[in-house]
Amino acid sequence: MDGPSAARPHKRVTITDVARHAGVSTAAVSKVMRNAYGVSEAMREKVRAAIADLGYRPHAAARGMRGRTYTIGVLLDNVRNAFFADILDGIRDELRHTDYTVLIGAAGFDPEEQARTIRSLVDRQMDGLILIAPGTPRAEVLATAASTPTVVIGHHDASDAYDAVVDADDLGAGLVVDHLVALGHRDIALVSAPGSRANKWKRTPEAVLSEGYLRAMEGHGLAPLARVHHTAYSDDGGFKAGMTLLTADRPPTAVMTGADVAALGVYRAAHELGLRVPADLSLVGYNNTALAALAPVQLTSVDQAGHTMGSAAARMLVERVESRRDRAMQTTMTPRLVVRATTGAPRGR
Amino acid sequence: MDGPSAARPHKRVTITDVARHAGVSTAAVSKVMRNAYGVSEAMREKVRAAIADLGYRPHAAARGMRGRTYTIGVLLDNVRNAFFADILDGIRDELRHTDYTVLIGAAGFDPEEQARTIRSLVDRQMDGLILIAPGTPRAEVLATAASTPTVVIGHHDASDAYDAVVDADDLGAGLVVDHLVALGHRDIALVSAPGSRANKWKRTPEAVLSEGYLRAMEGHGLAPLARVHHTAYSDDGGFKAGMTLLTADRPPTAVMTGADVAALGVYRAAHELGLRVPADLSLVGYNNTALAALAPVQLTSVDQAGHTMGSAAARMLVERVESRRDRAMQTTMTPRLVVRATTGAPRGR
DNA sequence: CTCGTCGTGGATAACGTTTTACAACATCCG
DNA sequence: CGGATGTTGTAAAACGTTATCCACGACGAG
Repeated sequence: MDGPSAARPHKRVTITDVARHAGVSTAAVSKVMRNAYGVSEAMREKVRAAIADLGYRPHAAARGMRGRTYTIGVLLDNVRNAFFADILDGIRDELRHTDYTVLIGAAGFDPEEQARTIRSLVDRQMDGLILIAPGTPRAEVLATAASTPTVVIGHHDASDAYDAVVDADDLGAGLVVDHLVALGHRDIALVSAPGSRANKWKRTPEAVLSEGYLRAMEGHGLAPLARVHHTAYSDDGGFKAGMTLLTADRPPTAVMTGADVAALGVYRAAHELGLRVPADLSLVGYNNTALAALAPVQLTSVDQAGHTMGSAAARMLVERVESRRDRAMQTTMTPRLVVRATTGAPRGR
Repeated sequence: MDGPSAARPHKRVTITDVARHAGVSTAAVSKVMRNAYGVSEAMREKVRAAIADLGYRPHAAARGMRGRTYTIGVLLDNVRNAFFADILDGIRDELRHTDYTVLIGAAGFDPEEQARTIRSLVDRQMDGLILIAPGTPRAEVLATAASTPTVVIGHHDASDAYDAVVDADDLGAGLVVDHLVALGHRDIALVSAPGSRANKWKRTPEAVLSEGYLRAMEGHGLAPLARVHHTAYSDDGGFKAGMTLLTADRPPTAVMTGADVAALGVYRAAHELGLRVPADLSLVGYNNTALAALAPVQLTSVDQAGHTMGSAAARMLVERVESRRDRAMQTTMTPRLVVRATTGAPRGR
């Protein structure tokens, strides 16, 4: 009898136990675990049996003291963004049948909080990091990447310190503008995210998107009509942007946004102002998340293949962790327009 | 010159470096870090200064070898469920100003995969675990809880091995039925999740919800009209359920679902069958996620206060980790009905 | 025969922390 | 002043792995 919680934590099986049970050294067991060079088939068999007998599972913290932890850390600002969920699925599927485990740090939007989370991941000896559109200063990411293999998703700023996976957001913007112009629109507004606050990322997804939008408008001779409204990518942000744009002197006949959820906010604003979609207003989202396909919405959007981006990132990262590659590389995905029910010819045509 | 990646990984600052820099023992530094007993104010000051000077950050893996890792692991089946995002936010907010970091393992729905993820978290020496509606066999959760403090969210099965946070789903179901009956409905169907496959959880959220629904129907003398349709909580699952129910001989005039996303699937089915909501069909969701409030939907739903559930879980877990409490406890939240635009009087009234 | 060489397995020193035990010293009380 | 009682700091032993040697025997070439 020793107190109420007598349920003894049942001591862990260690490598020493396995070694003793198999009648070999711990070094041998370790070698088998990592399938390192210098073990005979007989030895391998013997050790495997002992491991199975005892149900041995290596202690990750102890591993982290010397070698790998077999853990990949993912930094995310926002769990609510369905696009990120696609990326996560891609990462998970790629890593499913390997020894690696994926752990997610959800940091929120605050750059300081994100930096803290990145440090946490590094302190916990992650073998590699996948940072999804980090808002931390670029310098900090570079410093992290110097000590831990890192893949950055989203930002177009290239570097030889980290690998990168991006979507050709400028092409995406072009697809949308072309589509709308073909329908007869001329007055097309873009709702994008607020610019980075001096954190040294020059080519964020938003920036590249805006760039592509402006270039496309220019290409159609519509440069004077171009206007970009900045707001948070959220339902509420979209709503406010919509209110501002649609109550302006000369409201646009079409609005494209950098995120589906923001497009739904604009939709709500239009609804409230008595405008019908797409009769009075054409609306285009971005990312083609599940939201866009949803029941009464049927939002025209741009598909970014989040799943593919995630698996590409995971593959690239593992290559680096296992040092099968020592040069930085960058993967660019091509976006695709998915036309649904929220775009049509403008009324006054 | 030593190869292309000459950017030396810049050796970590260790506790030894701090001790040397402050002219004290490593033990003293350790005590200050954990603010343990037996350090003078002067010592504390000296060490603090050294830590700041060197920018020391403790190595979590090394910590994990003896004491805590200051990491809380969260098991999640599905990142897409917005309700879980609320819970996560609650956990994060509760832990924000502590030393703990939250790491999320996203496992998917497969029980085996979930079990693997739980093991991964344990192997990585998490100080505590929060399991959100785990699909793994109950026995496995009990075994885990025996060695690591654990909070289970969702399942109503109580135990003295783990703490639990649940919503009174039976009351929630009652609220919905009462609301619909008050509007004049009698033929009310429930769309719930498929039952657990012999994993020994008897009182899953779905089960308790169904129970509450049946009891409420009975209370109104509508037991003969009660019917429960089981399907996956997804847009597609909801769509199929809706199709089945609404094309039946005697279709219900109102449908309540166990998740908002499924309600939207039913909405889509109704739409496709030419039924208008709420004129021809009243529809109620569950969880009051952001989806429910969305633009053109305005779904009546039941609010579960996910944020509060998350912070309660985190608070309870930390109490256990720091062994300020040694008895299991269970927190039950009261749900609240949020009436929006998808419920109204039945037509044939 | 002698040398290397190769293939295999083991001893053992890290890795960076926490924690236990104890030494040194100060303080208090009778 | 002697002993009991605190207080503050340190030395050193874990913790469970990995990786670097080294030893040993077998074998093939000269």
